[in-house]
Amino acid sequence: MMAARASQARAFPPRERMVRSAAQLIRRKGVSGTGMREIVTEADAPRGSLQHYFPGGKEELVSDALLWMGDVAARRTKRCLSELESRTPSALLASIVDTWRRDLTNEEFSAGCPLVAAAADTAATSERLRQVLGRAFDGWLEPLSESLVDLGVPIDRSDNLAIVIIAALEGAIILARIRRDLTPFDALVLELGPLLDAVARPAIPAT
Amino acid sequence: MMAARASQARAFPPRERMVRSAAQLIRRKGVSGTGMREIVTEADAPRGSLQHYFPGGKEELVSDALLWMGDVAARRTKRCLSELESRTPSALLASIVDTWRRDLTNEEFSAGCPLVAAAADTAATSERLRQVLGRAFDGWLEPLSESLVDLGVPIDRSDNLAIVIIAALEGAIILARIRRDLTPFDALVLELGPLLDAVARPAIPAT
DNA sequence: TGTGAATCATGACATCTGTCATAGTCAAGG
DNA sequence: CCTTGACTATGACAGATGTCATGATTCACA
Repeated sequence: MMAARASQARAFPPRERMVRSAAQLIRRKGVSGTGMREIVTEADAPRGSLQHYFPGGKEELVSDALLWMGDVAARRTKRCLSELESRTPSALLASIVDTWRRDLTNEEFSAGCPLVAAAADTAATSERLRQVLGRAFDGWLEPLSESLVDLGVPIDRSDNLAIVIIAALEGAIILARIRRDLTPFDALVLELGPLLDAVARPAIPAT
Repeated sequence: MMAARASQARAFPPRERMVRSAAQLIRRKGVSGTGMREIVTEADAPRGSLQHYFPGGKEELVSDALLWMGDVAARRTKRCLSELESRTPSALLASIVDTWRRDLTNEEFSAGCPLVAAAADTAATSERLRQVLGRAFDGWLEPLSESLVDLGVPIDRSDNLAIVIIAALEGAIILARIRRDLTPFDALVLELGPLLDAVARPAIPAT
């Protein structure tokens, strides 16, 4: 009957499967558009485990999913930095953008960033989730800012530039999803990359 | 007993009140987090009018709300351009950002941009709403791009820069909402403004 | 082998969702 | 007056929501 086919491999313990499925569903339909029963089905997990693993209810599940996704983004950023061929900020930007480019392409623009989706419909609703989102974003901004410093960006501008990068990236994801094309990503790399490099290697005065 | 007090003044006809209320609620709780009954209550409108004014159901109401909001954003952009004291791209950026700064401050960070909220939880769900969102964003990008050209940005980069600006702005709104502070806006103006001005007035070679 | 905790299963709950059917009110026009 | 159309009012619908209560099972450890 294969009705409750899960998209997740059975490779992870049930609790983790639920968290991952929650994150994936939130990416597509937002928090309030995603039901607990749906998450359970998608994760191919027993419904009875919900109250066991997440006694705090939906808020706790969503909270875990967002923190997990923040971690993924942070690790992804660090990996992009370490695998950089040319050590310039614009290369880092291009690499980060590329990971999202691949995501959207593979998923045919059906899913965005869960942090944004959650921010859109819970920031005003749940104070706890708002704080969780803040932590998730901070855990993403911090390594990015440090990476920028690594690549020559002055410390007093790295935080601001990290914010601009993430903000523009999130916005580009939204636009790309709506238009179903990748030009927002191109625009971002094209216009923001040179700016970053100029900041990192400023004012080389003519000999 | 003033229970169903509407936040909207009775200044508009019922249909328009519903559209406006829908947009406001979507800004706070997303599309799937906002119920039709809630919209009706907030608009202080008769519930029976729903099927009369919006025979297409929720999708039609939401669609109208998004198109209306796209118009507001577009007009707002044009007004920012026309009221500019110093005719530079960075001044335009600062002016646009300021309008959102005021919005978030007035509403205590409880509401974001309805287009983003809708994109987050309906882009993958309703093809029609996805297209509506595309139109709404295009109607916003276009005047912005033209304004940039007006201010000296070369035509072959104005579209890309408009995309970057809107993407960064949307992202900054999200971040500001989550952090409950305005520093993302500051970062945006501070880092993106000079870039825009440099593009508009490029390479003034030293005498 | 026995015992208790961890995990899973199921059914029920009150409430809310979007939608529809039905009937009411009201004003303008013949 | 009477009809026609626009608008309003209300109740019901099937379904989905998150949560909980009550058990059954499974498994580790004494």
